[in-house]
Amino acid sequence: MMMRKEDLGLSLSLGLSQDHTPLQLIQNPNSSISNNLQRFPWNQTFASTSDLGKIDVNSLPTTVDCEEEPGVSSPNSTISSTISGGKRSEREGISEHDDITPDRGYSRGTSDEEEDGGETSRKKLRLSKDQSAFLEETFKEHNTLNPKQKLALAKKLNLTARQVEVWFQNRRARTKLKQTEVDCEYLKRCVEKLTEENRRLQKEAMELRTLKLSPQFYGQMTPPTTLIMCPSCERVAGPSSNHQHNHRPVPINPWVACAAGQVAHGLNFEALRPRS
DNA sequence: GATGTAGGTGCCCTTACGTCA
DNA sequence: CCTGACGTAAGGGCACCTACA
Repeated sequence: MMMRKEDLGLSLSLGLSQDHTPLQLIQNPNSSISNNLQRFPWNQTFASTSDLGKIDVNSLPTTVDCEEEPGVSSPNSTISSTISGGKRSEREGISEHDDITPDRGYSRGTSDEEEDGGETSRKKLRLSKDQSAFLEETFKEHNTLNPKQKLALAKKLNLTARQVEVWFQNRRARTKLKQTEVDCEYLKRCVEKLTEENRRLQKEAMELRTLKLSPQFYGQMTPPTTLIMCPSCERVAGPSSNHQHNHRPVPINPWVACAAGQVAHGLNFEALRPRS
């Protein structure tokens, strides 16, 4: 069964901030696992895998040998190389040998289908629904894992640490892509607004020039649009604004306000900003 | 203290595979 | 059954950081 975006229940709370705002994950009510998943307590090992029901891991060989060790939590500890499962081939070379079952997961298939000539054919392992769901839950809390967490999660899900690592990496990439798409839409709407405002201002300027050429009307016209900014709250308002602060407003360059996403002459980019 | 090296990790790009219409 | 599109697991390269000699 293909997992689609809707299945992930992914929705993003967005801003333009760089710090990846945590995903607002809406658990798919159809997901059978959603109610069974307990929050993973990062300070302790995973409990049993019983709550995960069936984990097939595509017949992945089982145990990732991952005894908890006090020093494991350090990202730079030597054991992290062991548990990372080897990101690169050289990493693989130094990792998971001997007592760690030949999961190596990356390019292997099930025992009955492999050995096709020893080619470098990488059989792709599909994670089970339960595994994906639990990884999603975990990602909601931490979008990165330290080696200890990675190891514990791998053990709980009966995956290799490398698989967990890859999953998180790909998940971060998907999040970023999604964020980029939404940001792009937001910026497009900003451009539309600005284009529209530009047209309006050019038209207004044209009218002013016309009036200036007609001195008999010059004294009767209403003043052109003036933007003022409250130095206290730094909000921009037009001359008719009923701003209540009792200090002198400071005229500003409206484009500065636009760039800052302020309310300038009816331009409110906050309103364009995508909501989660 | 400055420098070089090795190990670990994240991000990016890409490939290969599974699934679906 | 075939095929193209799409999603995703995984490989490889690179940059960066940290520990250590």
